[in-house]
Amino acid sequence: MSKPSIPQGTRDFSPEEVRKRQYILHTLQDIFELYGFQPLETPSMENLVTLTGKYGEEGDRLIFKILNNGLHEKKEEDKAKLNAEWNNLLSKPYSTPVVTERALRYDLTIPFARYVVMHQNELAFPFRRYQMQPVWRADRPQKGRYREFWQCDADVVGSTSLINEAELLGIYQNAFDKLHIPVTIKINSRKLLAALAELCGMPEKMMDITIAMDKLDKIGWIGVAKELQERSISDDGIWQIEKVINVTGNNEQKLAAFADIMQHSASGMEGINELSKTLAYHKELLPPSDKDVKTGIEVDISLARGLNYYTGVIVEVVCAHPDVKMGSIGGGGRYDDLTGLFGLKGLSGVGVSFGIDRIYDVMEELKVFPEQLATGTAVMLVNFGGENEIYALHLLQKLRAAGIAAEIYPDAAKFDKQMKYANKRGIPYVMLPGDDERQKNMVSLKNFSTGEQQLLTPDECIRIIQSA
RNA sequence: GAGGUUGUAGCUCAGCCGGUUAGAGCAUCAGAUUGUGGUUCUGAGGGUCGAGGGUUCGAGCCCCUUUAGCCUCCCCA
Repeated sequence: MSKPSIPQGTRDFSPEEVRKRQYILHTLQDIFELYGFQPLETPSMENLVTLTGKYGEEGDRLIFKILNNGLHEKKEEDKAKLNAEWNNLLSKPYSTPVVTERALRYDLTIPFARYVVMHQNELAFPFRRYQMQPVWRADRPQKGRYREFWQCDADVVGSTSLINEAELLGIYQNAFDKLHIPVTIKINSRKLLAALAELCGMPEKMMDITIAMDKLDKIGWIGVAKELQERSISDDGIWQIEKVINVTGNNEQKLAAFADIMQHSASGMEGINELSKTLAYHKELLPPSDKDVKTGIEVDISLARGLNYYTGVIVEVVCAHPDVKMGSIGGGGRYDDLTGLFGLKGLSGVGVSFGIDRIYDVMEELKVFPEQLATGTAVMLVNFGGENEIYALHLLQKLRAAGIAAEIYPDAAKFDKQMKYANKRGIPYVMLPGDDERQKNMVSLKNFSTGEQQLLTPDECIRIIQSA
């Protein structure tokens, strides 16, 4: 069986799908630009050492590695080394520059950090950039998860002001508002999670605690408690965590309750302070009429986020529509020392990411794409061959000069075949430049949705199509 | 990495208890109809039943192996 196929977890995008995806991308781009962010692109592949160790142990496993070229051309003495390394590769998870030294981009944040470090002397800090490019993960695909997918990131690096956090919240609200997706933006702080681990008397267990807590809405408290036990958290610690999770109320009430519980933890109080300051700034950014409406921003202590470079405020966006079962469609947070990984210390950054593949799926499910996205060819010219063909080409040029998307059926095929083609393409107008029309220097214009047909001058046709 | 599930025409899927030449709808192509599409009618092409092995007089169907997709867990967007 030699049917063609594409690699697991990748997709083709039909013309309609591309249009819809571009609609999302353009919407986001407009908003990023409106907030003063600048575009950036980085290569699809990075040096493997740039990526390894940045995403945790699981992340390293999911990096797509690129086999070195010319392995078969190695000199004899290098081949012995290659064979030895190859055996290592087969026996354990292991990478060696002899076999692979490049890898596909896993996310946009690390390449961004790499870029900032490499160009630190040219950049004006705080540097605000957005980036929309595909990333690759060797994950096992499933619903809403692909091996190649796009991320759209906006980050600010070189400023610790919480105004940045507040603005990024604004970007999220602005974007999902424009895309007509109801969302809840969950917000938390790694510092609260650290404080919680302190409270349990196990500060080193912060990752275990957060990973377990993150599953709260999936498996419920009973499940989380069980997982905490499995991760050897003490009963007292679990009780502390339960206390925090049971806190309810609006954001102010929650933060006040956390402050009460964590009053002896410096990092806890710091986290609470940051969250309330962020929310206060954000409130000032809202248009006046919106200041007292529900913002859709929800403090959620169970929010963890996997990436282990986050240090401060973290956010995650989920679709708030009850019928949509989809994981997060965006996330982000502050990372205090991201560029430190590449030797540039003391540069703090904060950013958000949009998962546009999931956003697409959600919009499809909610049917919120605009109707008129498919603005392809507006008019097709039927090809009657001979002199009529030349006449049609002149008309075609005239249409395009007037800014009308037009095409001619390239072959003088049977009339019925040409009409069927136009119909299948959903082209709204068809022009019939035949003998009669040519001799009068006019053309028949047929509206394909009404079936109406008129004999008109080319200029009249242009006016009609333009005003449609 | 673990588990579940499905592979039959280009697509979506039937296919009985194992029985002779494997079907349907859609799509494609041709004709009715060489200046009028969508609708209709007629006809045609299209299959290594995912692959390999086994059981059987006989396998799309049963057994084993293998492979690919989908779904779940882990983790993540």
